[in-house]
Amino acid sequence: MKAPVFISSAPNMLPNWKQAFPRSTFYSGLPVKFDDFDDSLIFVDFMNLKAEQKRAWLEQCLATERKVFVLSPTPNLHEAIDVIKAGAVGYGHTLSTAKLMQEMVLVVSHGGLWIGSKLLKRVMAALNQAGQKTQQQQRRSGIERFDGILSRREIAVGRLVANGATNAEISTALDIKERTVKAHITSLFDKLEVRNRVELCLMLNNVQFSRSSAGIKNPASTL
Amino acid sequence: MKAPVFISSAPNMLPNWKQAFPRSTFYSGLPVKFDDFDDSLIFVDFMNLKAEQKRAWLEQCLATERKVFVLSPTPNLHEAIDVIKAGAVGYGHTLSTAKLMQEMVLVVSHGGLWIGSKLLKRVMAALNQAGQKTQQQQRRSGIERFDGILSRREIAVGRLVANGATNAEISTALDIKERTVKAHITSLFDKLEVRNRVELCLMLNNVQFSRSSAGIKNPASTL
DNA sequence: AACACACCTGCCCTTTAGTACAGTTTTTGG
DNA sequence: CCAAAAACTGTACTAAAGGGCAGGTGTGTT
Repeated sequence: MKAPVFISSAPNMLPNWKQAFPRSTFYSGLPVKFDDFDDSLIFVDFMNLKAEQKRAWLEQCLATERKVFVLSPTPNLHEAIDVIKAGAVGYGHTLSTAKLMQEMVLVVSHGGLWIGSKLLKRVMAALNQAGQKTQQQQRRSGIERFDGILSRREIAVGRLVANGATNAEISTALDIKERTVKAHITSLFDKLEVRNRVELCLMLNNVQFSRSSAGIKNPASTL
Repeated sequence: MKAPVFISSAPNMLPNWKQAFPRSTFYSGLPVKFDDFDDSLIFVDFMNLKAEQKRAWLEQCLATERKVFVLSPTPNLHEAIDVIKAGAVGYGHTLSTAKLMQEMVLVVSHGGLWIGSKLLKRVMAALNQAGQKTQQQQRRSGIERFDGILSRREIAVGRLVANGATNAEISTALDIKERTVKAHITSLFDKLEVRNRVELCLMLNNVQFSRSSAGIKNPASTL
């Protein structure tokens, strides 16, 4: 098992990380030269970050198409939901013990999805009291819904499109030519049967939309 | 890693089980002489079982104080919650691929708790929906949120954009020239501080998005 | 009346998006 | 190893989006 990479605002690796993965790489903040390593797992620490920074950091890590494990000094349900939905494969405490962190890596490196057991229990508990009726009305959410239909690259591109990125930005983010971005997007259009990137965006965000907007007679009158 | 034990109402091991664990033990239904093996993991298959049977089988397996992994031909949230709360360490699809099953075993044998990532995401999603309703008052959603900021016509156009309509379609729907549509849209961009119609669409649909897709410098390369 | 503002539009131009056609390279799985 | 899929890219083109400049109308307010 390769050593993961740590990205944190802290100046140095925390002792528990060091202990768990003595030979892992550490980056104090972004930007990070992702090309410098080929490890498939990134630990990103949310310590001392503002909400916006968290989003940005996570976004950048995910864009590398590596697995991303989020560490937070104050794990909470909301954030867990957010990061998992965004595409992270794990969410745990910044100060987890070395042993626990190794377990985490083991789990996620084998396709699992880790959130702390305490948190998981709370998830279960909350879900239990949230009522049975929510359970039937769920739709699968996010682009992962299309696993098996879409290719790795299509998913990466789709994620960015769904987030409002332009072709040029996607091209930069994934370090491929804009022409290639267009190719992936065209492929997404075909597979998901949408007409343009706005519809693609809606589809990937699970937003209901009518495929025949032209048929809407006079929506202004409803105001 | 020891081979797990399978308990199912099926007469024989399913091919995927066989492939994943060629030398595992198989029992067709209860009762099972649990003393016959010392493996620490039991796979119990819910196929063709009624609700009471499921509970009974699970109880018996758990009573052995071994780890129990539940397989279901029709995995669902409700059951996942039930079995995990009952003490199972995993819940997955009866027909999971051999590779996936090996990963499941790896995860649970290291103290992890497995429920398929898709299912977990659905759990999260459900929690998300349930939480929003129970927690506080609903946030205003949709374009009405911008009453007083946007003009009557801007709202009308915004609605259609948010639904995936093209300028030509909006022009037809509202019976105005396309140039006018563009004017309204430009105005929307200014007022809502978005860069293009995809972002506008996201904003009007209350979808979180990072306004700094451009801020993603070049995560995949050395810039 | 003078003013602000919403609404509407034409001309013309630039930038993005999207496609057609054609190809090479890499990855992947049997 | 081979075949197939996925990934990548070029040239060139059409279509759609977006915006600057310059107007027009109407309504309501001071």
